[in-house]
Parts: sequence; C-alpha cells; structure tokens
Amino acid sequence: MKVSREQVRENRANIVAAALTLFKERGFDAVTLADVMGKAGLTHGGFYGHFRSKDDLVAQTCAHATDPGERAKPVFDAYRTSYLSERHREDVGAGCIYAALGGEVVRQTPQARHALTEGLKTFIDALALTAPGEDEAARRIAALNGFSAMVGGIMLARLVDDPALSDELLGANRTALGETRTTG
Amino acid sequence: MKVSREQVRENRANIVAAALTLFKERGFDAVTLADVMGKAGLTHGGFYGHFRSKDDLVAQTCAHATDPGERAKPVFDAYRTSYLSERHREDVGAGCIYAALGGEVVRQTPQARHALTEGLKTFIDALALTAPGEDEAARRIAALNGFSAMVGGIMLARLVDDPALSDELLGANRTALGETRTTG
DNA sequence: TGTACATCAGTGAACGCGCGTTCACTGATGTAC
DNA sequence: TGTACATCAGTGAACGCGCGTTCACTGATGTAC
Repeated sequence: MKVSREQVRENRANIVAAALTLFKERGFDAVTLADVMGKAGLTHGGFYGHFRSKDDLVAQTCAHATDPGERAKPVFDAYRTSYLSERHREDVGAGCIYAALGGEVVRQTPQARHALTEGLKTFIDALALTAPGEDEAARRIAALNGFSAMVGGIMLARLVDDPALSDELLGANRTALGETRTTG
Repeated sequence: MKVSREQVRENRANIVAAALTLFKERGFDAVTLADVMGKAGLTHGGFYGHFRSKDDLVAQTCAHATDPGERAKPVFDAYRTSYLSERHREDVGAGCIYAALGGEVVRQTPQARHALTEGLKTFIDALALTAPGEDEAARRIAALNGFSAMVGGIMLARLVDDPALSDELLGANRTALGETRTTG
C-alpha cells in the first residue's frame, strides 16, 4: 500500500536510526537488511525504495551519526567523564560511533569514511575549545590525545572480560592528564 | 595425500599466521576460510583437520597473536614512538591486533575475548615498568592511558581520509604526556 | 635394512543456508476534474 | 466538497551467489614385521 509523504520521511528516518543502533551493536557485516527493516517496523523488500544498496545505507547512516546538528557542544571535562562511564561502556548501541565502528569504517566506502572524517574534524575543533592547555596549540593536542584515549579506552574496556581491568581502564583514562594536572 | 608430522605442524602455523594477517586487514566476517587456506598454500577442505570451526580459528588466532613468548618487552617511549608511526598506520596486517580488531573481538567467542584480555594484562604490566610516573600507581595509570591513546589514536588515524588530520592524530599522541613532561 | 600395508592430511566436489537484491503485486494516497 | 483514477511505498515470494561445513577419495607417511 502507498503511504503518506510524511510517513515516508518518518520511515526513512526509522530505518537509519535502526541501522545505526544495530551497526554499533553488531558491526556492519553481521547486520542484515531484514534486521534493519524489521527493527524499523517494515519488511525487507521496501528497502530499495529508500537506498541504492547496503553500502549506501552504511554511508547515509555514518553521515547521520556525525551530523553536527544532532550533537550538543562538548565541554572537555564533563564530556570525558560521561564518555568513560559504565553506562557508556554497557550501551554500545546508543554510544559513540568511533568507539563502536572506528576499526571497521576504514574498510567501508569512501563516502562512509568521509562522513566520519568530517564529523571528527568538527568534533575535535569543538572539544579543543574547552580542553586543558596554556595556548591554542596545547589545547588542540589535548583534545586529539584526550579523544584518542577515550575511544581506545572504552574500546578496550568493552573488549576485556575481566571487570576489574575494565573499570581500571575507564578510571585511568578519566584520571590521566586533566584531573592529574588540576589537582597536582 | 598424507603429509609428514612436521609438515602438519608447519601447515597449522601457516594457517594461523595467514588468518591473523587477513583478519587484521579485513575483519573477521569478511575473511573466508578459503581465503585463509589459500594464503597458507592449502585447499579449503583441509581446514577441519586443524580446527573445529571458524570460531575456533578466530580464538586460536587471538591466542597466538597475544602469546607473550612472541613479543619483546616494550620500553614505553620507544614503543609509543614506533606504535604511532606512519609505518604502523599503513601496515594493518602486520600491526597491533587491539587497534585492528579490538572493536570486533567483543562480539566473538568468550575464548577469543579471554585470550586478548590475558594478553592485554601481561602487556600493560610490562609497559608500566617503563611508563612515566613518580610511583607505581602513577606509572600504571600512565601505561593504561598511554596504551588507550595509542590504540584509539592509530585507529582514528587509519579511519580518517584526510592525511593532515591523520598525521596530526599520530603526532598529538606521540607528543602528549611523555614528551611534554620530559621537555617541560 | 627392506617390504607390505594401515593410517590419515590434504583434495575438491557437493550441500544447504542466509544474505543482498529483484520484481510482480497491492491498496492507500493524493491529484484532476 | 465529492468522485475517479493514476501513482507509488510497501509487501513478500523468488533468485542467485557465496559462504561454512561435510564427505568420499587419494596417495605419501610411518609402522609392523
């Protein structure tokens, strides 16, 4: 059956949202188009009315995930604290796309990589405004290094099957640099 | 045809070595058993003489990759410099398994996760011996934070399609903490 | 040391399943009058 | 405002390919004598 124009827009948004969560939870390859469409409340055949291919969906999903309009401006200390929380560690599907899919996006289409690249640029610029450091150059380094440690830290914290080591990874990355300098 | 016992051992080692490189280059899902066996110079049917399943191969490969017998003791500064090099960024197949596959191993078998967990413990312990810091606790935090930043930093440097940003990510993580403190 | 034969690592064809993709169809939408 | 009909978003069956896995077979190895 045909569907209203607004419903079409909503369905498309639901597909992208479902895809984003599933991709982060299971990785691009393990997620089926039928999974995505089912989670969006549709049947798999309708997929090609919205996207050219699965690769196209991946690219569009990456673009959506890094849309700056979707994100609040981060404040370095607060951002890092909530990033390196147990909550974020546990909820991959709702969490940071770089931590969940960073290692896989390299092998996706140029469009997908480009979307995440542009998203990262914008994000690092914003993070550098509130990062610790005497001058702009130092703050930029702190933002780049800080976000690298967040991404690597939470990825390792998720990977590890030892809860103590996992907590230690979160804690060490919350403590290092910023907090140490503030108190030391 | 049957094959000598030594040849069998050698073939098995070749399969694991081929798998490790291919997994790091393309991810677990995208690598075919036929790919692995072909790279090891064998045909795909012989696979099940060595492993119970693809999952088993994944677990064995993770165990092999983190075998401490295979790795030299890292010295913090030197290790970080070579880790965050262009060479390491370019050669994923020969590089660090945590950076290449860390995000995917979470979804693999418990055995695979466990192998990488034990490997990480041993490695962090070793890295903490030469990490910067006044006391043991500080050095351990520096090791955890330093390695997190290396893993996240090189992952982002590989993902990004902008060479300038990629170099900046490597440089920022080489400079931060250690080098800054040494010169400042 | 030499011979006969059982073993078994590797081969390559085959199987079955699941996935991305296609397509004829349906029936609600939205337009033309 | 109401009616008739063309459009087209979504449905679900079908297709074909590639993958993990199985299996009957081969022929070199290594053991028993």
